[in-house]
Amino acid sequence: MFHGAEKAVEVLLRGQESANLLKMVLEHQTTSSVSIEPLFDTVLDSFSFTLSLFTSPNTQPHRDSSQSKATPVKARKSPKKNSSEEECLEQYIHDSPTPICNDGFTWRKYGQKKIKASSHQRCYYRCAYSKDRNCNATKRVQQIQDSPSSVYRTTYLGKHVCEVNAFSEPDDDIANGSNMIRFDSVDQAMSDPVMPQLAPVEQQAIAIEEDTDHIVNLEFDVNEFLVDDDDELWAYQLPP
DNA sequence: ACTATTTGACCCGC
DNA sequence: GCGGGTCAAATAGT
Repeated sequence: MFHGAEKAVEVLLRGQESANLLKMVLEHQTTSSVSIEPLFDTVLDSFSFTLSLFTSPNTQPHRDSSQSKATPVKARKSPKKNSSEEECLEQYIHDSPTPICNDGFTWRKYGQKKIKASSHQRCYYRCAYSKDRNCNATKRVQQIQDSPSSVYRTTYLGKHVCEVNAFSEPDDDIANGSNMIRFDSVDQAMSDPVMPQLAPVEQQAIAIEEDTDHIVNLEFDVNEFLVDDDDELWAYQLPP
């Protein structure tokens, strides 16, 4: 493979994931409070970046700076949490008929637990770079529904501080010894080995939780971990 | 041999 | 004491 192909694949996978999420958001517009523009941007960025590899290496990814970025929608938290906790703890919930395999981050499983209120186990992942880059982002994946169609709930906790380097040059990763974890090795235990394709719309059921009373509307809070705050643009953006 | 995953133990808040 | 989250030794995979 040519130089950068692996990165391009990752970006394309991310774009594909965004397209899937965009479809879901569009399908459930009535229950989603998330702007779709950032999702479009994400998809377009993936194309732009990949094309740039074949054309000019200086081509910048699509990004209309005049556009306002979507304000991240934070998931509801327990009212018992104080404000300082609310500021530092970010939580995003996403339901999908298949576990999210390519959310652009590298995860390492560190636990699995049987949840009392559910017949399915909950899997715990933390950022693979948690030690190297002091990234405290974690996610939990749990099947919350299996009939009539399966629904997996992915809850993202914490903020990635490793994003800028997530798609860094392979040499960089070698240099800091953090490239030992393959991207696709983490989620295989939870999902099909093949890339998730666009799921049938009828399978994309909106899960109304029986065991979580604080989640009223399903909010596709995908923008935050796809297009983060202003200082955390796409991970493939070159560092200054 | 090395790394990722598994899984029971442990910790902690309620 | 219970339930959920994390740790870490054992195990599996390469």
